[in-house]
Amino acid sequence: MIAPINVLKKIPLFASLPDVDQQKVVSLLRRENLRKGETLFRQGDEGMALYLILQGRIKISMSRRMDAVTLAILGQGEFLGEMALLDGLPRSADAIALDDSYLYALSRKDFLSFLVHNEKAVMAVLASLSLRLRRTDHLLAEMCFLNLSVRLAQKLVELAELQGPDKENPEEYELKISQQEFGNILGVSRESINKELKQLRDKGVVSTSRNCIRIHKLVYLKRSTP
Amino acid sequence: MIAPINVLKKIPLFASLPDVDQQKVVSLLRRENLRKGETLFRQGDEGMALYLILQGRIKISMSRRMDAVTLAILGQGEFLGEMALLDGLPRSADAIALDDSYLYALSRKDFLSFLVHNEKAVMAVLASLSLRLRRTDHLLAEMCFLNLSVRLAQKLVELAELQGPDKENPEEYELKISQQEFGNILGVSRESINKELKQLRDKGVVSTSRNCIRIHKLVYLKRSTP
DNA sequence: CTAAGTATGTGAACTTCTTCACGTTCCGTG
DNA sequence: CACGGAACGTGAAGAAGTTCACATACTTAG
Repeated sequence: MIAPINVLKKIPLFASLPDVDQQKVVSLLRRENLRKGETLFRQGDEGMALYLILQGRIKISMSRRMDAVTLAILGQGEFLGEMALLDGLPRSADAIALDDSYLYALSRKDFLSFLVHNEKAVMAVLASLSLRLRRTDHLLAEMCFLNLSVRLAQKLVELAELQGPDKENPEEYELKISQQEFGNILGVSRESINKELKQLRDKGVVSTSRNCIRIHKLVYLKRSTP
Repeated sequence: MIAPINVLKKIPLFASLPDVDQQKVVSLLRRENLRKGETLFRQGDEGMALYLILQGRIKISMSRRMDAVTLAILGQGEFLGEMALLDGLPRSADAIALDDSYLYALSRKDFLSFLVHNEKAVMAVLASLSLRLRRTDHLLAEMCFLNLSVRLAQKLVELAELQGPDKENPEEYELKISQQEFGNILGVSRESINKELKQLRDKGVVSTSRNCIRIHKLVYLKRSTP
């Protein structure tokens, strides 16, 4: 368990606040714990709060019938749920915990009044929205320009560098993700992912097991992303 | 030519400002005129200004080799170029005039200081970024979920409702757009667009001519968007 | 330990778009 | 008005992914 007062130090959005203000914000936070697989909110819900991730990963996804696309996976120190607060529209996507997760919730009212009184925080939120927009635009463009094998290699590199090398073997990277999830991230079927991974497996670039992709030659993947 | 003082009334971002402040902002604006086809900025450029559209349409697109995707087409009263100002990164896309266009530019410095001193404007920018993010996320999801014929029908409806019915014939809608441009918007080839339009033409739903798609039965298109 | 549930591995048939290769049509301009 | 450049129309061939149908393996709850 983390002492409440140290919570905000981990969240860039609030990190620059003077201690006094951090104290104030902390007093407004509501604890929210999720077990792996639990839902934080769903598409169409009214947006009542902003969430700060203390620990765990939250998947932002949209679904339709049987299909689902994953728009983002957010982790420690990141925040989510701000869109519905800022434009007043319903939640545009689902938020689901990928791990057992600890969050803090800040109510709509408190968040907005916090924003109004903190220039730096406003700029942080603006910059963060801007970056997310860039990411999505980029994703959309790549979806049109590049075929699956390139996009898959790129995404493997991205995920690998995000989480860092294996502690036991710094040349290798171990991604804890199912092929189904990976397919949702790239917007293709599970089978297609499997077949692409087979190509890489045959070349000795990766190996696969249940809920896990192990990368042996990151350099190879980097080369194949022109 | 539009009198400078009436300019801001047309731009939602500034519309709520008291007249005194509008005067101030107007004095900071730099006029920028573009001929059809001219470039406002390119991917990779440093972001030096925010642009307000007085008249004309600006296409935001990303290109790679021969290919291009259109991310958005912005018109009168909308603004663009804020992302690079907010996060400090280079322009992420190209901005090109689709018509002869009149814009006003607000420098990075002036824009940021304007934001800091105007709560309402900050909220307007936040809401607008939020909406753009929603749009792109939605686009990405539809790209995965729906096949071309549905996406095309949806986009036709969207464009038609955006610009309103033909003045001479209120049942009809005339879209001034080439099939190539339309392909870029939907992220598919010009030929695919043409073949889809043929289907609709054979059903009497639309007719086509150079740089123009004329919609006869909007209702039909709405029905085909499940 | 065993059964049920979940995840991976793979091939075959099929769908959807792309690419290529033309011919045609429209339009402005010398 | 003839010519050249854009944009449209279309078919054939092919590439990229999907869907379906199973087989195989691993994990966990009972």
